[in-house]
Amino acid sequence: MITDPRALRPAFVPRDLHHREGAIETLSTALEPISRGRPGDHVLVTGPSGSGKTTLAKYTLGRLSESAASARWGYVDCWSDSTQTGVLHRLARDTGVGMDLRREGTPADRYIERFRRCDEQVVAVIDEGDLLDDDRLLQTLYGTPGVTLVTITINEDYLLTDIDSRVASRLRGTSRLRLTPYSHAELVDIIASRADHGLREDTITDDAVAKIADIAAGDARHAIGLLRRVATRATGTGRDQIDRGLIDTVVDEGKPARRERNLESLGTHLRLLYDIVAEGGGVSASTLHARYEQRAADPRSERQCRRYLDRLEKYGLLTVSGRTSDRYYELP
DNA sequence: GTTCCACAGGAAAATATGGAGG
DNA sequence: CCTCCATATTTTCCTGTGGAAC
Repeated sequence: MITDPRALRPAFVPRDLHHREGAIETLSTALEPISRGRPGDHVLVTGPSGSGKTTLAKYTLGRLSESAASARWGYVDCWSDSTQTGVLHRLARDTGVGMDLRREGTPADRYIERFRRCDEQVVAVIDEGDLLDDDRLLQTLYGTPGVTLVTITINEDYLLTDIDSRVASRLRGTSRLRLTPYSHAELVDIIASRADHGLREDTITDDAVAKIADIAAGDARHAIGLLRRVATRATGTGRDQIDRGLIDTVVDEGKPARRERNLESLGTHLRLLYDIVAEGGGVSASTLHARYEQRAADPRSERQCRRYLDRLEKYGLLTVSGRTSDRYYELP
Protein backbone atom coordinates (compact mmCIF):
# COMPACT_ATOMS: atom_id res chain seq x y z
CA MET A 1 0.00 0.00 0.00
CA ILE A 2 2.78 2.43 0.89
CA THR A 3 4.72 3.49 -2.18
CA ASP A 4 6.90 6.24 -0.72
CA PRO A 5 7.41 6.15 3.03
CA ARG A 6 9.30 9.43 3.01
CA ALA A 7 6.19 11.37 2.04
CA LEU A 8 4.46 10.07 5.15
CA ARG A 9 7.04 11.42 7.53
CA PRO A 10 6.23 14.72 9.25
CA ALA A 11 9.75 15.97 8.54
CA PHE A 12 9.36 15.57 4.81
CA VAL A 13 9.70 18.86 2.96
CA PRO A 14 7.47 18.82 -0.10
CA ARG A 15 8.55 20.29 -3.39
CA ASP A 16 5.66 22.70 -3.25
CA LEU A 17 4.46 24.05 0.02
CA HIS A 18 0.76 24.82 -0.06
CA HIS A 19 -1.24 27.18 2.08
CA ARG A 20 1.76 29.08 3.35
CA GLU A 21 2.35 31.38 0.41
CA GLY A 22 2.13 34.53 2.48
CA ALA A 23 4.57 33.25 5.06
CA ILE A 24 7.02 32.10 2.42
CA GLU A 25 6.84 35.54 0.88
CA THR A 26 7.48 37.28 4.20
CA LEU A 27 10.39 35.06 5.11
CA SER A 28 11.91 35.31 1.65
CA THR A 29 11.71 39.07 1.79
CA ALA A 30 13.45 39.17 5.16
CA LEU A 31 16.24 36.97 3.83
CA GLU A 32 16.40 38.56 0.42
CA PRO A 33 19.50 40.73 1.05
CA ILE A 34 21.49 37.54 1.54
CA SER A 35 21.43 36.76 -2.14
CA ARG A 36 23.27 40.05 -2.59
CA GLY A 37 25.81 39.17 0.04
CA ARG A 38 24.32 41.28 2.77
CA PRO A 39 22.81 40.18 6.09
CA GLY A 40 19.08 39.60 6.18
CA ASP A 41 16.63 40.54 8.89
CA HIS A 42 16.40 38.24 11.86
CA VAL A 43 13.05 36.52 11.90
CA LEU A 44 11.10 35.03 14.75
CA VAL A 45 8.64 32.42 13.56
CA THR A 46 5.90 31.46 15.98
CA GLY A 47 2.85 29.27 15.80
CA PRO A 48 1.30 26.24 17.48
CA SER A 49 2.79 22.82 16.93
CA GLY A 50 2.16 21.36 13.53
CA SER A 51 1.46 24.70 11.91
CA GLY A 52 4.34 24.24 9.50
CA LYS A 53 7.03 26.39 11.09
CA THR A 54 9.87 23.96 10.50
CA THR A 55 8.74 23.00 7.03
CA LEU A 56 8.34 26.65 6.11
CA ALA A 57 11.87 27.46 7.23
CA LYS A 58 13.48 24.51 5.50
CA TYR A 59 11.51 25.08 2.35
CA THR A 60 12.32 28.77 2.14
CA LEU A 61 15.98 28.28 2.96
CA GLY A 62 16.15 25.54 0.37
CA ARG A 63 14.86 27.93 -2.25
CA LEU A 64 17.18 30.65 -1.09
CA SER A 65 20.27 28.51 -1.45
CA GLU A 66 19.23 27.70 -4.99
CA SER A 67 19.16 31.35 -5.92
CA ALA A 68 22.12 32.42 -3.78
CA ALA A 69 24.74 29.78 -4.19
CA SER A 70 27.10 31.37 -1.75
CA ALA A 71 24.67 31.49 1.17
CA ARG A 72 25.14 28.90 3.85
CA TRP A 73 22.52 27.76 6.25
CA GLY A 74 22.31 25.44 9.21
CA TYR A 75 19.43 23.92 11.05
CA VAL A 76 19.32 22.91 14.72
CA ASP A 77 16.45 21.36 16.57
CA CYS A 78 16.91 22.33 20.19
CA TRP A 79 14.92 19.32 21.28
CA SER A 80 17.92 17.18 20.43
CA ASP A 81 20.67 19.79 20.86
CA SER A 82 19.87 22.23 23.58
CA THR A 83 23.29 23.07 24.97
CA GLN A 84 25.41 25.90 23.72
CA THR A 85 28.04 23.63 22.23
CA GLY A 86 25.48 21.27 20.80
CA VAL A 87 23.83 24.06 18.86
CA LEU A 88 27.04 25.69 17.70
CA HIS A 89 28.57 22.43 16.66
CA ARG A 90 25.62 21.48 14.53
CA LEU A 91 25.45 24.89 12.93
CA ALA A 92 29.14 24.85 12.17
CA ARG A 93 28.84 21.45 10.57
CA ASP A 94 25.72 22.26 8.57
CA THR A 95 27.21 25.43 7.22
CA GLY A 96 30.58 23.86 6.60
CA VAL A 97 32.27 26.59 8.57
CA GLY A 98 33.79 24.37 11.19
CA MET A 99 33.93 20.79 10.03
CA ASP A 100 37.24 20.37 11.76
CA LEU A 101 36.07 21.52 15.18
CA ARG A 102 35.55 18.88 17.82
CA ARG A 103 32.26 18.82 19.61
CA GLU A 104 33.88 18.66 23.02
CA GLY A 105 36.46 21.06 24.20
CA THR A 106 35.89 23.74 21.63
CA PRO A 107 35.22 27.11 23.22
CA ALA A 108 32.06 28.81 22.08
CA ASP A 109 34.09 31.84 21.05
CA ARG A 110 35.93 29.85 18.45
CA TYR A 111 32.70 28.94 16.69
CA ILE A 112 31.55 32.53 16.81
CA GLU A 113 34.90 33.62 15.42
CA ARG A 114 34.45 31.27 12.47
CA PHE A 115 31.03 32.64 11.70
CA ARG A 116 32.33 36.16 11.96
CA ARG A 117 35.19 35.51 9.59
CA CYS A 118 33.16 33.60 7.07
CA ASP A 119 33.00 35.59 3.86
CA GLU A 120 29.57 34.32 3.03
CA GLN A 121 26.33 35.06 4.76
CA VAL A 122 25.19 32.46 7.26
CA VAL A 123 21.60 31.73 8.16
CA ALA A 124 21.03 29.85 11.40
CA VAL A 125 17.67 28.20 11.88
CA ILE A 126 17.05 27.56 15.56
CA ASP A 127 14.05 25.31 15.93
CA GLU A 128 12.24 24.97 19.26
CA GLY A 129 14.27 27.92 20.47
CA ASP A 130 12.41 28.03 23.75
CA LEU A 131 13.99 24.74 24.76
CA LEU A 132 17.42 26.29 24.67
CA ASP A 133 18.80 26.08 28.16
CA ASP A 134 20.85 29.20 27.88
CA ASP A 135 19.53 32.14 25.93
CA ARG A 136 22.86 33.93 26.00
CA LEU A 137 23.70 31.91 22.93
CA LEU A 138 20.91 33.55 20.98
CA GLN A 139 22.05 36.94 22.10
CA THR A 140 25.57 36.20 20.97
CA LEU A 141 24.40 34.99 17.61
CA TYR A 142 22.15 37.99 17.21
CA GLY A 143 25.17 40.17 17.62
CA THR A 144 27.45 38.27 15.27
CA PRO A 145 27.93 40.02 11.94
CA GLY A 146 27.15 37.92 8.93
CA VAL A 147 24.76 35.69 10.82
CA THR A 148 21.04 35.93 10.22
CA LEU A 149 18.86 34.10 12.69
CA VAL A 150 15.59 32.40 11.99
CA THR A 151 14.27 31.41 15.39
CA ILE A 152 11.29 29.13 15.70
CA THR A 153 9.22 28.88 18.87
CA ILE A 154 5.75 27.80 19.83
CA ASN A 155 5.32 30.42 22.47
CA GLU A 156 5.20 33.91 21.15
CA ASP A 157 6.22 35.86 24.21
CA TYR A 158 9.11 33.74 25.30
CA LEU A 159 11.99 35.25 23.41
CA LEU A 160 10.63 38.69 22.93
CA THR A 161 10.58 39.73 26.55
CA ASP A 162 14.04 38.48 27.36
CA ILE A 163 16.00 39.10 24.25
CA ASP A 164 14.41 42.29 23.09
CA SER A 165 15.07 44.25 26.23
CA ARG A 166 18.62 43.07 26.72
CA VAL A 167 20.09 43.35 23.29
CA ALA A 168 17.56 45.59 21.64
CA SER A 169 20.21 48.10 20.69
CA ARG A 170 22.22 45.53 18.79
CA LEU A 171 19.31 44.24 16.84
CA ARG A 172 18.92 45.74 13.47
CA GLY A 173 15.46 44.41 13.19
CA THR A 174 13.51 41.36 14.13
CA SER A 175 10.57 40.55 11.95
CA ARG A 176 7.94 38.36 13.41
CA LEU A 177 6.10 35.78 11.47
CA ARG A 178 3.11 34.26 13.08
CA LEU A 179 1.57 31.09 11.74
CA THR A 180 -1.97 30.09 12.59
CA PRO A 181 -3.15 26.49 12.74
CA TYR A 182 -4.22 25.01 9.44
CA SER A 183 -7.91 25.15 8.72
CA HIS A 184 -9.81 21.93 8.27
CA ALA A 185 -9.90 22.38 4.52
CA GLU A 186 -6.17 23.07 4.31
CA LEU A 187 -5.40 20.06 6.43
CA VAL A 188 -7.59 17.86 4.22
CA ASP A 189 -5.65 19.13 1.26
CA ILE A 190 -2.31 18.44 2.89
CA ILE A 191 -3.26 14.93 3.96
CA ALA A 192 -4.63 14.14 0.52
CA SER A 193 -1.44 15.40 -1.06
CA ARG A 194 0.75 13.25 1.18
CA ALA A 195 -1.49 10.28 0.50
CA ASP A 196 -1.09 10.92 -3.21
CA HIS A 197 2.66 10.91 -2.94
CA GLY A 198 3.08 8.15 -0.44
CA LEU A 199 0.23 5.71 -0.97
CA ARG A 200 -1.06 3.66 -3.85
CA GLU A 201 -4.00 5.25 -5.57
CA ASP A 202 -7.48 5.06 -4.08
CA THR A 203 -6.46 3.49 -0.83
CA ILE A 204 -7.95 6.12 1.42
CA THR A 205 -11.50 7.39 1.37
CA ASP A 206 -12.36 11.09 1.49
CA ASP A 207 -14.24 10.31 4.60
CA ALA A 208 -11.11 8.95 6.29
CA VAL A 209 -9.05 11.94 5.23
CA ALA A 210 -11.63 14.25 6.77
CA LYS A 211 -11.60 12.23 9.94
CA ILE A 212 -7.84 12.48 10.28
CA ALA A 213 -8.09 16.22 9.75
CA ASP A 214 -10.71 16.40 12.49
CA ILE A 215 -8.60 14.53 14.99
CA ALA A 216 -5.49 16.53 14.20
CA ALA A 217 -7.29 19.82 14.81
CA GLY A 218 -5.03 22.04 12.76
CA ASP A 219 -1.83 20.17 13.60
CA ALA A 220 -0.27 18.92 10.38
CA ARG A 221 2.46 16.96 12.14
CA HIS A 222 -0.14 15.06 14.07
CA ALA A 223 -2.19 14.48 10.94
CA ILE A 224 0.70 13.13 8.92
CA GLY A 225 1.92 10.97 11.76
CA LEU A 226 -1.53 9.51 12.10
CA LEU A 227 -1.76 8.90 8.37
CA ARG A 228 1.48 6.99 8.47
CA ARG A 229 0.44 4.87 11.42
CA VAL A 230 -2.87 4.07 9.83
CA ALA A 231 -1.23 3.14 6.55
CA THR A 232 1.31 0.95 8.30
CA ARG A 233 -1.44 -0.69 10.23
CA ALA A 234 -3.46 -1.35 7.10
CA THR A 235 -0.46 -2.95 5.46
CA GLY A 236 0.22 -5.08 8.47
CA THR A 237 -3.28 -6.45 8.59
CA GLY A 238 -3.56 -7.01 4.87
CA ARG A 239 -6.20 -4.42 4.11
CA ASP A 240 -6.18 -2.47 0.90
CA GLN A 241 -8.45 0.33 2.04
CA ILE A 242 -8.24 2.89 4.83
CA ASP A 243 -11.58 3.77 6.38
CA ARG A 244 -12.81 5.57 9.48
CA GLY A 245 -12.98 2.45 11.60
CA LEU A 246 -9.31 1.69 11.14
CA ILE A 247 -8.43 5.20 12.24
CA ASP A 248 -10.32 4.70 15.49
CA THR A 249 -8.38 1.57 16.27
CA VAL A 250 -5.03 3.21 15.62
CA VAL A 251 -5.86 6.32 17.61
CA ASP A 252 -6.87 4.27 20.63
CA GLU A 253 -3.68 2.23 20.59
CA GLY A 254 -1.37 5.09 19.83
CA LYS A 255 -2.09 7.39 22.73
CA PRO A 256 -0.44 5.68 25.67
CA ALA A 257 2.44 4.47 23.55
CA ARG A 258 3.45 7.91 22.42
CA ARG A 259 3.71 9.36 25.89
CA GLU A 260 5.65 6.34 27.09
CA ARG A 261 8.22 6.86 24.42
CA ASN A 262 8.75 10.45 25.44
CA LEU A 263 9.25 9.38 29.00
CA GLU A 264 11.75 6.70 28.06
CA SER A 265 14.33 9.31 27.28
CA LEU A 266 14.04 11.02 30.64
CA GLY A 267 16.89 10.64 33.11
CA THR A 268 16.44 9.05 36.53
CA HIS A 269 15.66 12.23 38.40
CA LEU A 270 13.41 13.76 35.79
CA ARG A 271 11.62 10.46 35.58
CA LEU A 272 11.15 10.16 39.33
CA LEU A 273 9.80 13.69 39.63
CA TYR A 274 7.45 13.07 36.78
CA ASP A 275 6.24 9.83 38.34
CA ILE A 276 5.55 11.49 41.65
CA VAL A 277 3.48 14.16 39.97
CA ALA A 278 1.71 11.58 37.83
CA GLU A 279 0.82 9.31 40.74
CA GLY A 280 -1.34 11.75 42.62
CA GLY A 281 -2.52 13.54 39.51
CA GLY A 282 -0.88 16.62 40.98
CA VAL A 283 1.13 17.72 44.01
CA SER A 284 2.13 20.84 45.84
CA ALA A 285 5.75 21.87 45.86
CA SER A 286 6.40 20.80 49.45
CA THR A 287 4.98 17.28 49.14
CA LEU A 288 6.75 16.85 45.85
CA HIS A 289 10.11 17.70 47.33
CA ALA A 290 9.49 15.60 50.42
CA ARG A 291 8.55 12.52 48.42
CA TYR A 292 11.41 13.00 46.06
CA GLU A 293 13.95 13.15 48.90
CA GLN A 294 12.48 10.03 50.35
CA ARG A 295 12.47 7.97 47.20
CA ALA A 296 15.55 9.09 45.32
CA ALA A 297 18.57 6.88 45.82
CA ASP A 298 20.90 9.81 45.32
CA PRO A 299 18.75 12.90 45.72
CA ARG A 300 19.73 16.14 44.06
CA SER A 301 19.39 19.42 45.86
CA GLU A 302 16.10 21.24 45.96
CA ARG A 303 17.41 23.90 43.65
CA GLN A 304 18.33 21.31 41.10
CA CYS A 305 14.88 19.78 41.34
CA ARG A 306 13.38 23.09 40.47
CA ARG A 307 15.56 23.17 37.40
CA TYR A 308 14.38 19.68 36.47
CA LEU A 309 10.80 20.75 36.96
CA ASP A 310 11.39 23.74 34.73
CA ARG A 311 12.60 21.40 32.06
CA LEU A 312 9.66 19.06 32.42
CA GLU A 313 7.42 22.04 32.00
CA LYS A 314 9.29 23.15 28.91
CA TYR A 315 8.97 19.68 27.43
CA GLY A 316 5.25 19.97 28.01
CA LEU A 317 5.17 16.93 30.28
CA LEU A 318 3.67 18.79 33.19
CA THR A 319 2.05 22.08 33.98
CA VAL A 320 2.75 24.46 36.81
CA SER A 321 0.35 26.85 38.43
CA GLY A 322 0.77 29.35 41.24
CA ARG A 323 3.76 31.50 41.95
CA THR A 324 4.92 30.90 45.49
CA SER A 325 3.18 29.05 48.29
CA ASP A 326 0.30 27.99 46.10
CA ARG A 327 2.67 26.35 43.63
CA TYR A 328 1.13 23.23 42.18
CA TYR A 329 2.44 20.69 39.69
CA GLU A 330 0.18 18.48 37.60
CA LEU A 331 -0.03 16.66 34.32
CA PRO A 332 -1.11 18.72 31.32
C1' DG B 1 1.29 47.12 58.93
C1' DT B 2 5.01 43.84 60.18
C1' DT B 3 6.89 39.32 60.41
C1' DC B 4 7.34 34.79 59.07
C1' DC B 5 7.19 31.09 55.84
C1' DA B 6 7.54 28.55 51.49
C1' DC B 7 9.18 28.72 47.36
C1' DA B 8 11.17 30.56 42.85
C1' DG B 9 14.90 31.53 40.42
C1' DG B 10 19.68 34.26 39.75
C1' DA B 11 24.80 34.13 40.41
C1' DA B 12 28.87 32.08 41.46
C1' DA B 13 31.53 28.44 43.12
C1' DA B 14 32.42 23.51 43.15
C1' DT B 15 32.41 19.22 40.99
C1' DA B 16 31.82 15.88 37.27
C1' DT B 17 32.61 14.56 32.38
C1' DG B 18 35.00 13.26 28.46
C1' DG B 19 38.37 13.84 24.78
C1' DA B 20 43.40 15.10 23.77
C1' DG B 21 47.96 14.84 24.60
C1' DG B 22 51.80 13.47 27.31
C1' DC C 1 47.32 5.85 33.11
C1' DC C 2 47.42 10.60 34.37
C1' DT C 3 46.58 15.52 33.60
C1' DC C 4 44.79 19.40 31.18
C1' DC C 5 41.14 21.80 28.97
C1' DA C 6 36.62 23.41 28.09
C1' DT C 7 32.21 22.45 29.11
C1' DA C 8 28.21 20.55 31.69
C1' DT C 9 25.99 19.69 35.89
C1' DT C 10 25.09 20.38 40.60
C1' DT C 11 25.51 22.78 44.94
C1' DT C 12 25.66 26.74 47.81
C1' DC C 13 24.23 31.07 48.84
C1' DC C 14 21.21 34.57 48.16
C1' DT C 15 17.35 37.90 46.97
C1' DG C 16 12.56 38.63 46.00
C1' DT C 17 7.61 37.70 46.29
C1' DG C 18 3.01 36.45 47.69
C1' DG C 19 0.22 34.77 51.31
C1' DA C 20 -0.88 33.85 56.04
C1' DA C 21 -0.22 34.68 60.81
C1' DC C 22 0.61 38.07 64.16
